[in-house]
Amino acid sequence: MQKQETLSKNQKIILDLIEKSDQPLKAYSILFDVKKKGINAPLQVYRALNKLVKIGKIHKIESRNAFIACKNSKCQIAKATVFSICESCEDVTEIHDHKLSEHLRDFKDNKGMKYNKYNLEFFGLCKKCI
Amino acid sequence: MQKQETLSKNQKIILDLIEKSDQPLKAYSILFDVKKKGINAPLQVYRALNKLVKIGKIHKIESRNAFIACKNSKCQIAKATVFSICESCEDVTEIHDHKLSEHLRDFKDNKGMKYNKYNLEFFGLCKKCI
DNA sequence: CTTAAATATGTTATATTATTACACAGCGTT
DNA sequence: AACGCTGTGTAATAATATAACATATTTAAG
Repeated sequence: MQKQETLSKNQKIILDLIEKSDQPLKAYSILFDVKKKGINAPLQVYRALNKLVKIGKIHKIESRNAFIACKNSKCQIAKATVFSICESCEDVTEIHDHKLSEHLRDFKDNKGMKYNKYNLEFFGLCKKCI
Repeated sequence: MQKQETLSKNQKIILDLIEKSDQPLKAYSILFDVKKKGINAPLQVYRALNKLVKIGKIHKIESRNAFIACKNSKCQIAKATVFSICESCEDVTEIHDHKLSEHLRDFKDNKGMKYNKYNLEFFGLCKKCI
């Protein structure tokens, strides 16, 4: 049985918003949207975002400074993320590819690093934009 | 025969600085350092950085908003980057692993995306910090 | 059940990262 | 000479993120 995180009020509001969008949201756009719910300051948003990232409910798209919900219920910790990003329409999809994940999980360099996390972003053009 | 890019004055100054550091530099730290060379404004730095990224002389470490020189002379275009990042000391190394690159280059999802670029960042602890 | 630790909130101010807009210079092409 | 392209310089501002402080709430331990 996995530990079920109990989310706080702000965390719930913000996760809710991100889960309703199938595309990544930016912190200040989230802030704008949750002002009607009484969240007024950037820091309130960033605090919730950081927590949600930490527990794996959302992921940060580093190259875009944006946040997307993780659809994979098994993904309790944000330690292995792969995204596909269309450079024309900016559509982002999370990729779950078993073979690729295996490869990345098993990767060893020759520097003696101990890895516990990775993030991979593929860029290109989606079907619509080709 | 590869096209040999001719760098402009600002581009040379900034590439020079980044190449002398074996660790990633941030834009405003670069700005601070090149003020003595007559580069006064952020935009001058960002313009040079963008060009250098485009031609593959440097790479951006997306999760750190920092820029590092590419040591691989063959890497003329920044289209396939893999980094190892120590989360304790922030040491960054570019990884060139043939088998991994092959895997990433050949990756196909089932959405019909046409990829032309990827960026992979591994996080963990380096030998010193374990 | 109460105290201490950990987590979350709210607010103000500020730091850091990056771009827009405008004017102009240098160079190669047609 | 006129044009397109790339680069420069400057000022202003936008966008992203954190520091610092005061207080509240939840959790876990004694």
